[in-house]
Amino acid sequence: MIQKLTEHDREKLQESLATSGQKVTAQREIVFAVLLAKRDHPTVEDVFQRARESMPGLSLATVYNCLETFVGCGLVRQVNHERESTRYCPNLAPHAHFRDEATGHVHDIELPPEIIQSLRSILPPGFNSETIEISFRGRSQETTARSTSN
Amino acid sequence: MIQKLTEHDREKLQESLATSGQKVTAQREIVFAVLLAKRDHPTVEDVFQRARESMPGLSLATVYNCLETFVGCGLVRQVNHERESTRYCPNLAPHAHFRDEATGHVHDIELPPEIIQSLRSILPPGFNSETIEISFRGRSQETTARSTSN
DNA sequence: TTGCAAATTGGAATCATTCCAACTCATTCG
DNA sequence: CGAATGAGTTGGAATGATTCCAATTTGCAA
Repeated sequence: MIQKLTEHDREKLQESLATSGQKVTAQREIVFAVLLAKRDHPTVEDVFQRARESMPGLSLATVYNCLETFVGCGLVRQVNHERESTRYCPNLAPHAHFRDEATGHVHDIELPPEIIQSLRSILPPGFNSETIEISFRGRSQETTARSTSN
Repeated sequence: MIQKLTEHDREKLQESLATSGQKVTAQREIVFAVLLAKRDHPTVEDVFQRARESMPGLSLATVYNCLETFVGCGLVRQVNHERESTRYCPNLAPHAHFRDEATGHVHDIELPPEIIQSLRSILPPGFNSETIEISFRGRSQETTARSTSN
């Protein structure tokens, strides 16, 4: 069962939605709470399952809608690897992703500003990029149970 | 209509396939030739259409098979952006991709070795990555008709 | 309290990709 | 020479994530 949003997170949700003229709903609260509760880059299906524990009537379509809305107002990021199901990530700091081929787990990799800068600098003139996505693929020794979860 | 492979490209094909115990076939020759002829990061469907001009009986399944085979033996790379159809790219030099949101075109961006090196260095200990994928999204002034095509 | 617009819902539709069983073809072996 | 083998090809069916849609429901505002 998912914890309610903290006052702080609820405000963040409310404000982000407001900037694009949208409202907080019970469904959006729960979906957002699910994302914050376990930051393991869940798929839509994952979110759906988890959210349903708190709101059994919730529909898959609504989860798609909520997540799309969140992406639209900058609350969460989409994470794609190859053509697997899209995953969602509430970490707004600039970061790359590492996909462990053995486990399928996705880890956030902190991205120092100077790297971003040097990447931007390799673009030929005339190329203006709003978004850079970096993903590593390989294996990690997940000995330390310290994952990207909360 | 697609040009036949040059002797040199045919050898490359033959050798790459041989390393994984596979053979050159008429279908594989044509699919490979299509990729080399116009390096605009075609989708499977694109390749299918173009290849059919030279070989009307070619099936879509075979195009999927050929491309998968080529990826497997390192002859071509897959390019994914978000969850759009997979595109294919015969450029084997390390490079990133720039996806123009206005046109949908994909451009290769040369990747200096020192950037790759510095990217590798941001991985925490225990993370071993075989593959790094970098994709930019934005707009480019495609005034110069100099694209990534041949 | 009525009306409206936004959100939600369940199910159907879409679309890329994968799967599969039948077929082709070149080559090897008796 | 055939027959057997096996890789490769083929068309169509199946899959699975995502999108679409028309019918409610909801929360406000007039």
